[in-house]
Amino acid sequence: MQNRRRALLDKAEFLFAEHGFEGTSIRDLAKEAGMNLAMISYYFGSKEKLFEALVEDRSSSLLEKVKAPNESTSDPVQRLAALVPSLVDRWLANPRFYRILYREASLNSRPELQRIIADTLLRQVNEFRKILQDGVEQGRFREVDIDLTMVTFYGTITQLLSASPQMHQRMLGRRWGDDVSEMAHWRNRLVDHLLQVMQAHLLTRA
Amino acid sequence: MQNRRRALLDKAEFLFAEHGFEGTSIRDLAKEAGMNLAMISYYFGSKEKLFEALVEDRSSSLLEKVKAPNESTSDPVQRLAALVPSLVDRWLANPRFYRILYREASLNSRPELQRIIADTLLRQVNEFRKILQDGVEQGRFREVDIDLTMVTFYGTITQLLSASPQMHQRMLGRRWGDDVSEMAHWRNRLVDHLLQVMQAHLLTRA
DNA sequence: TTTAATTAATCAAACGTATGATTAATTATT
DNA sequence: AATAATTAATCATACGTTTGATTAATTAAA
Repeated sequence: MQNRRRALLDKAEFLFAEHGFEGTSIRDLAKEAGMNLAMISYYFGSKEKLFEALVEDRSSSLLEKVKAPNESTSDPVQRLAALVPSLVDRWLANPRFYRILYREASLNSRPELQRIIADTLLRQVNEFRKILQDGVEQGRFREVDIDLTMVTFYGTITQLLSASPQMHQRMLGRRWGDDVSEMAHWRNRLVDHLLQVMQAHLLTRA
Repeated sequence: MQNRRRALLDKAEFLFAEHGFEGTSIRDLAKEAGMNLAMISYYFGSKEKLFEALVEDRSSSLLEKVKAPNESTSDPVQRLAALVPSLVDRWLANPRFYRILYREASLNSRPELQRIIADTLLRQVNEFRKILQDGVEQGRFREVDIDLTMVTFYGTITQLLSASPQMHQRMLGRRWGDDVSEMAHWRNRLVDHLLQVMQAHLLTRA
C-alpha cells in the first residue's frame, strides 16, 4: 500500500512547516500519521532522505504544471506581467513547502540538504532575473539594482508564506488559512500588489 | 567575572544564527565559548531563558541608539526618508540577531518565545505602518495595499539578512560577510533601493 | 489447483547516542 | 570565613536508527 508513503510525505510537510526539520521528531511524525516509527526508515531510509524525497516530490509535481515560461513575446513588460501570476499560483499551491524551503535555506547546517534547497529555489529566481536583465538592457526598464530588486520580489512572498499564524494575525489582521476562499483572496491581492510595485519601480516615467 | 555571561550571549547569537535554536546544543555552545556546560544554567537558568536574555539584551541595546522616531515633521514623505536609513542601520548593526528572529518567527512552537519574538519585531513594523497610513490619509501616498506594502518592505530585509552564505553567493554573487567595508557597501545599496522602490510605489505620478 | 517459496509491508522492542538539566564537590574571590 | 564561580559527574528523557519477528500478498512449482 504505497499511499502510506505519500501520507508520510504530507504529514512531514505539515510538521516541518510548523515546527521545522529539527523541531519535528520522527516519532511525532509517525504518531501523527498513525504509523509505526520504522516505516520512515522503510520507505525513505532516514529522516534526511525523507526530506530530500519531499523536495523531489513537490518540485517535480510543480514542474509538470508550470511548463516552460512563456517565451511567446520578448517584451519584458509582458513577460513580467505573465510571470507574476504564474509564480504566485505556484507559491500558493504549495505554501507549506515553500515555508519549509525558505526557513531551512537560512540555516548553515546539513550542507547536502542546503544544496538541494538552493537548487530548487534558484531555478525560479533565474527566470525572474532574466526578465530584469533583458528589460534593463533593452532600455524598457530603469537601471535598477537588479539583485536587490529580486530580493524585494522574492522577499515579499517569503515574508508572506513564512509568517507563523500569530504573526499573520498580528501583522496583517487577516488570517492566513488553508481554506480556498482565503487563498483566492490573497492570490488576487498579491498579484495586484507585486505588479504594481514592480511596474512602478521598473518602468521609466513619462 | 560577568563578561563570560556576555561571551555566552555572543556565541549563542552566532550559533543560533547559523544552525537555529533547535540545531544548537548547549554542549556545542559551551564548547565554543570554552566554558563548562553548567555555566549556561548558572547564568540563565535554561537554554530557553538564554534565548530570552539574548532578545532582551539585543533589543534594549537597540532601543538606546534609536530613540523615538523623528516626529519633527509630519510630512510622510520626509518621515519615510528618515525612517529607512535608520531602520537599515538598525538591521545591519545586528544582522545575526534579526536572522534568528525572522527564522524562529516562522515556527509554530514554543509559544512563549513566539510571543517575545513577535513583540520585538512588531515594534518596528508599527513605526512604518503609521507613516503609510498617515500618508495615504493625507493623500500624499497612493491608495496602496498597506499590509502588502509592509510585507514587501520587511520582506526585502528579511530575505537579505536570512540567506545563508551559499545562498547569498549563488543569488547575489557578492559575499555577505562581517567585514565593515562589505557592510557599508550593502548599507548604501539597501537604503537607495528601498527608498527608490517605496517612493516609486507610494508617490502619485505627476 | 493446490502447495511451496518468495517478496513486501508492518510491528514492537531495543540500540547507542545526544540532549537539557541538576547535583555535589571544588576552586577563586571578597 | 563566607560567598561567588567553576567543574566533573550524573540523571532522565528524547532522539534517529536498526533489528528480528510476523503477517499479508504475490509468484513459482508441483
